[in-house]
Amino acid sequence: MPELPEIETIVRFLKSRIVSKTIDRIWTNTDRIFSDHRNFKKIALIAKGGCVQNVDRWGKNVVLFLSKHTILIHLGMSGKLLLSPKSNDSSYIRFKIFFKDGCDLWLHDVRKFSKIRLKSNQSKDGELGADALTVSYSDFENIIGQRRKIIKILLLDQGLISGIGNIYVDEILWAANIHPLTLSSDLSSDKIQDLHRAIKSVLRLAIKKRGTSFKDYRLPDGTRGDYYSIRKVYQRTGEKCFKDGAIIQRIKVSQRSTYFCPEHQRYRS
DNA sequence: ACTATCCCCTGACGGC
DNA sequence: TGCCGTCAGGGGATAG
Repeated sequence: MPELPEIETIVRFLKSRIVSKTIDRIWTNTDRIFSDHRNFKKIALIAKGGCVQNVDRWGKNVVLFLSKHTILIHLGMSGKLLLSPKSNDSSYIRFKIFFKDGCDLWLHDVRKFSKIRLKSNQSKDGELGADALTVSYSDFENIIGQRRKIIKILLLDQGLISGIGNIYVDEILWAANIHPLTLSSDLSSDKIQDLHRAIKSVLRLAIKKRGTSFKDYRLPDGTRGDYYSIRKVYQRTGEKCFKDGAIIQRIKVSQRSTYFCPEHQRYRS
């Protein structure tokens, strides 16, 4: 589900509301969402009485900083975080944090692909690549230029660039006029520059719209993001390209649906 | 270090 | 109405 713009939106929402709150206890009915599934008791012990120092985003993870530990929440495909929901419908609720002041944070996830991890603040987190929103041009050029890899797959690889998922990668390649199957090594430095700019502009616009709610994703207060109605290619098969009127096509790239314009995103241009 | 494939899980939707 | 295939903002494991 949620990619960088959705997680960024959630984090901004939560930051102003749960920082400095103290955790009373946590609850789960789905052990498997803990990456080490015997981990729940350990997390419960550490979280109890902990104060939320900050909320941040690492790639597609929502990160809660306690004084000595960090809780990473990855929402998978269908996860959403709800802050003190009015509804008493508990179906699909997998995890809850109860704060001492009576407020609570629920993880709702139909498909159970969410993952929660705990790490100590000392240990390094070496798995995520450069953040897509802040990566500098020279770092980006190094990541792209040194590899010979299909560009869409490269952009989706969280270990190289973190935050981009299947919606925004197609939006970005459309904006940069690049065919999704282009090899990264075939991109000229002008093209790499276009791509770098497209990443920033697409993600910033999507954040401004508070993300894409075509299905599961919602803000923690249940409201929707508005990017879907202004998307350029994602799920627009058979419709006209906004740049040149050509018909948007759908192909599969590494098992993921991929939308592009055959006119201005020609292969091997 | 690559890819391709399957898997995790549940619900929605279209075709027959 | 029911059954079957396909699809969905993710990523990890495994085999070649």
